[in-house]
Amino acid sequence: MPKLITKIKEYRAKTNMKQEELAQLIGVRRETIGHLENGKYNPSLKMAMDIAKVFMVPVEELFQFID
Amino acid sequence: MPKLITKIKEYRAKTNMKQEELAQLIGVRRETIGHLENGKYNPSLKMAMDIAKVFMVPVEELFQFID
DNA sequence: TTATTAAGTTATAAATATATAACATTAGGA
DNA sequence: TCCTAATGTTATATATTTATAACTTAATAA
Repeated sequence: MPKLITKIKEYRAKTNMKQEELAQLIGVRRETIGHLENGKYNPSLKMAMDIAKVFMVPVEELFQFID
Repeated sequence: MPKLITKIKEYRAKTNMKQEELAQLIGVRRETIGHLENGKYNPSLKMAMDIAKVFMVPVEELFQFID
C-alpha cells in the first residue's frame, strides 16, 4: 500500500489560503482537502492537476507516492 | 464536463508496447488502459503517475483536461 | 470566560473508477 | 483467404473517492 505525501498544506500556508478557499477554487469540499492533506486517499488526476494549477507547480512537486 | 486527452497510445507506439504489457507493468487490467486511452474516465493520481514513470515523462506531458 | 474561525474527524450516502468476463472488430502475416 | 494477436466495447460487480452533515478540537480575540 503506497502512501501519499503532499505539500498542499505548505503551499497553502505560503499563500495564506484556507482549506475552504482552496476547496472553492477547485470545486470540492473543505473536508476533501483536509483528508487529502492528511493522506487519507489517492485523489483523481483531475483534482490533483487542478490543485497544482492553483499553485502553479507540476503535479510531481505537489504529490509523491512512497513505497 | 472536462474531457481528458492523453498521449498514452503515442508513447506506447513509440516504444512498441502493447496495452497488455503496460497494464501489467503498472498492475491494472488491459481494458483499463484501453478505456483510459479512449478518454472514458478520469484516472487516479497514482495510476497516472505510474504510467508517466514508465515513459519517463511528466504527468502533464501525458494527460491534459480540455474545457 | 465566551465567541469565533479554521481544521480534524467520523459515519453514511452517492458517485465514479476499476475489475472481471465475454464477445466483437480490426489489422497483419501466413 | 484464414488465423491470430491486439484492441474495442459492453454489462455487471466491486472498490474507492468524494459529498454531506454533524460533532470535536485548537487557537485566538473580545
